[in-house]
Amino acid sequence: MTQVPRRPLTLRDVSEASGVSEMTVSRVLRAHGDVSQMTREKVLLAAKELGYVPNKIAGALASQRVNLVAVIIPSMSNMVFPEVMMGINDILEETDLQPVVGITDYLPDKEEKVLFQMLSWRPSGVIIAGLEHSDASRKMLKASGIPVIEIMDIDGTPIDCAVGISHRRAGRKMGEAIIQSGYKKIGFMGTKMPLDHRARKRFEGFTESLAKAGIEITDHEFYSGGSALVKGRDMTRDMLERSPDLDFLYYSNDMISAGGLLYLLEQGIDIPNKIGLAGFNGVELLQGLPVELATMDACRKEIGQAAAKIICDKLEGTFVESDKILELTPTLSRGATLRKLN
Amino acid sequence: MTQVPRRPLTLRDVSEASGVSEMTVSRVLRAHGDVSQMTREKVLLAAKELGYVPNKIAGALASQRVNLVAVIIPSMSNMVFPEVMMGINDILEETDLQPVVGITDYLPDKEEKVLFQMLSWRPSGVIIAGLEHSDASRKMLKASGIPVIEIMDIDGTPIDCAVGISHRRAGRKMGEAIIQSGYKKIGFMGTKMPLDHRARKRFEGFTESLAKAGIEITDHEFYSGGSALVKGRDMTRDMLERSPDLDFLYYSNDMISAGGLLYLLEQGIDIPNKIGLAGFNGVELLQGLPVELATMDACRKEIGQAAAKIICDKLEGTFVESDKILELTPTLSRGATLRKLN
DNA sequence: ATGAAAGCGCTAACAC
DNA sequence: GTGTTAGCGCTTTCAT
Repeated sequence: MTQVPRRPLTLRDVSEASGVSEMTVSRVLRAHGDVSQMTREKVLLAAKELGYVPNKIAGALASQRVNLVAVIIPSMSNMVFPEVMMGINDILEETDLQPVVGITDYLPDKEEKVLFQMLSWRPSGVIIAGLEHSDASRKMLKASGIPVIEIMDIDGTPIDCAVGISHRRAGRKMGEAIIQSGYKKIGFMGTKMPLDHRARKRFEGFTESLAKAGIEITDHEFYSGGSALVKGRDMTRDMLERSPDLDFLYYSNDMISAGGLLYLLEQGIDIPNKIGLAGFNGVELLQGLPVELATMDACRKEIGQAAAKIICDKLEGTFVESDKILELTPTLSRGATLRKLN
Repeated sequence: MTQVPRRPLTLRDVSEASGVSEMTVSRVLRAHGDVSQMTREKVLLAAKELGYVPNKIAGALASQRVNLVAVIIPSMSNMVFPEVMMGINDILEETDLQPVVGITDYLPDKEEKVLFQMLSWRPSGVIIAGLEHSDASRKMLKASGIPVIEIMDIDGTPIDCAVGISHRRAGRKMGEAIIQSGYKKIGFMGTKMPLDHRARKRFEGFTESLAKAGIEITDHEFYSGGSALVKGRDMTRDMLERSPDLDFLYYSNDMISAGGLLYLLEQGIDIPNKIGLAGFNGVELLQGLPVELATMDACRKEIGQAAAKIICDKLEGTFVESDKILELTPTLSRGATLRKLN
């Protein structure tokens, strides 16, 4: 039976167990500097026997290097940020950098707190969602002296670098596609905007493009709370009761649009001829619905990958300063809920 | 324009700017020990002006306390672990502890690596999914000398504490409910088991209960990769082509069962009379399907909360040693896809 | 190829 | 209420 130690093991313990100086033990364990094969084996054996786990706190303090990348995102619950994380992971896995995630719940105050916490661990870089931050947050980020990549959005002024799509343009593009398809009475459902800047920008771009065609939104509804099927279902029912003449429904995310879709199908409504619909994000999870949804993918994984890559390049000094803003282009999937151009 | 500093600020900088000793500055910033109102204000002002962010690395090394809780889970992509995280957050938010997440992708090797990385930051506690770990992992956990809570599952021997449900019992319970409802030709669809011990245990419990009723599974299919609607749809179609006489389909998670449900509805099959179905997890996200799915909730949030609570209690020394294993009881929702008892 | 000394930025413990 | 001293466990640097 292994005894639970009263004190965690240190390099010194390994040093004594192997009869090699602490310094050499450190070199072996970090695979850094020349050590003879024999010494190396002795040390490795001793470390394994003891079950030694190096203390990164001490290591980081001494070396002034922390192989952590702070990733600050609003939420984990709607499937879009997990996909960004996967992109980040793809790249960081090849390096010795490790992502550490902080959640803001779309709250600037919480963002500030989380950021402060994160920065106090002196990470090697920060990836943070959005371009809108409190003054204090911007100040902290600037003062940190580490690479800062703002992701998801490029409609604004980045602190350092930005990788994302133009949500304004995305909204506009969807608006244009809808109008070209001949829809005229359009309803919108989405999250309450003040919190979610990207949803707001999409909405703005959307209404702009409608305005150009001389169309105004017929009805709209904003909700708060998680984006679930049932939310989309209920909002859609309510809206159609209120405004029975709608011929198109634009949703700020795929999950609620899927809820709406299921409701419309149940009602036996002809999609996309009587009513068309579209969502946003292009979440893979929802592939397999009875009717393929029109949506626009937000390049989530690519954004994560590109952001992580920039961090790596900056740390290696191979970053090209001209590439401070990377705009990706979302592709529109017409699915089967947006009728053919007429 | 703020100048990017060549070197991060230290306590000494705040000390000099405020004319107060480093020690007192430290006391103010940690709200620890008595400091006069005047000194406190001077220090706070100076710190804010400079934009000082404390160095937790140094603080942790000096105090030998790290307010981090390592949370090690298999995946973030199927909505069950994010909910566990929320439960953990609920509790930790009230304390000064911070969760740090590591992902294992259900791979023991990766779990070992992630665990090693995590432990090298000397966290105050570990919450880890499952009871099955490599020998090396178990050894590390035991040797760490910190609270270790294994979550999700209680069918096995915990290292220290365990919070979860009995998946074997859950599978058995669902099997019994299905049999009582009069179904006889039962198909099973789920993840490839060797990776996912909890799915395996549910499956074992399930087949056990069928066996007791003298029934054997008629057909089964195991898949790997993400659990998406389309997966459930395709597997269901294939299975029904292969075994058209099935009258019940049991899925190892809600997402694939939702895919199956949508497929069956499209085919105009009478649910739950011709064919019944059930999933597992009770994910909120899926509320709002055309027909409410039979499922069993896995107490995800409660598990997270309970695990975090135990960590807190252990750190405060208020943990009652008799409560090392906490078994929660999943509730069966019959939905509308499991016909009434006959 | 290996070791010795100094110190990373902070806090515990003890003075005053 | 405030200051001083001595480390925390490692890595850097320089010596051998």
